Amino acid sequence: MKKSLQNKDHTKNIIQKAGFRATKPRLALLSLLQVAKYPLNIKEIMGKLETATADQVTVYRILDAFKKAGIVNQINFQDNATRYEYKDTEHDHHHIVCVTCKKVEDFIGCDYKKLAGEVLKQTPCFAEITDHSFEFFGKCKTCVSV
Amino acid sequence: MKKSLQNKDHTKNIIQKAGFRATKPRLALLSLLQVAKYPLNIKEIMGKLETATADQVTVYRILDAFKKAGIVNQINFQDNATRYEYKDTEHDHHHIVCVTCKKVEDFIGCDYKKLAGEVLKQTPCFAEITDHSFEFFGKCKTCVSV
DNA sequence: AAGTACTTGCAAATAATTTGCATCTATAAT
DNA sequence: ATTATAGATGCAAATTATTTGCAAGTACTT
Repeated sequence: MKKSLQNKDHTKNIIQKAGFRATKPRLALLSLLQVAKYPLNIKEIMGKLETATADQVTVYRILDAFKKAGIVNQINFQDNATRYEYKDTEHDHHHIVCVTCKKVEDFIGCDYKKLAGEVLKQTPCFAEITDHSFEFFGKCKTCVSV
Repeated sequence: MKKSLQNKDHTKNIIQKAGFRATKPRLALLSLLQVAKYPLNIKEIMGKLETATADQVTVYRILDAFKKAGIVNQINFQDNATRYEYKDTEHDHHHIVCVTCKKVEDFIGCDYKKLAGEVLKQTPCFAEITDHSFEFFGKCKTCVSV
């Protein structure tokens, strides 16, 4: 079986396991997020989706549903653009963003679990931690000298 | 000297040290953020500012300028509402947010420096890290049982 | 006290996000 | 395969968030 077909089936499975119908807009959107090199904002998503695969309103609704289902992450780079990323639970990672040119690189090694445990031990009113966000901001080698 | 006056002077100093004129809108906005219990979005800010202390456009401009000057932090709780918080460099903290009722609690102990060092050692293209965001999301004791 | 560069307010443009509803379709049951 | 239907989509339009341009106002230096 060809690789692209495997990927298609995999994407379809993810959508269905999350309790949704595998529609054309959903398949197109999740596939797009799966191959994206960094979290995309709505403009980037609409630009990269092939013509007529989905209305922008539909994209918003799918993103919201996928987020609630835990298969997509909502991410912010402190730049007033909500971004979305496929959430691959096998490959937890975070981002470092150049505040000047907006270049994005992934990094791994965020060991949030220990801190989460401490926080839960000390908090007067929280019962469980289900998610976390963590991004670094800085300057890339090109922009730092400017 | 009365406490409130000290605070007023302190706020004024922060604004001027950042290179801005201590205008009424800036004083009102920064004072508001300094006493806020959690990061405020634009609607909350406009609601809490006393009538006629500042136009919403002015607030946006000030927030942007303060953010660039490093005296205000832009924060997101994955809820499509950009939030702003006074950045007290003496008291670094982060937030845990209830995804159901939106309750916010602060926590300390985010030791990002070690990870930042590792990331800088491994990254092919980043030169420095100047800031970071870190939030926990979960359920508070009230909402977890629902 | 006055001049000037920095700020603000207002109007209006642009962009982001949400809502309502009629139509369509993926999927389970036949 | 066909059908019934709950779940999804697309379109129009409302709402909300954010930005821009410009004339008028004001903090602060001289």
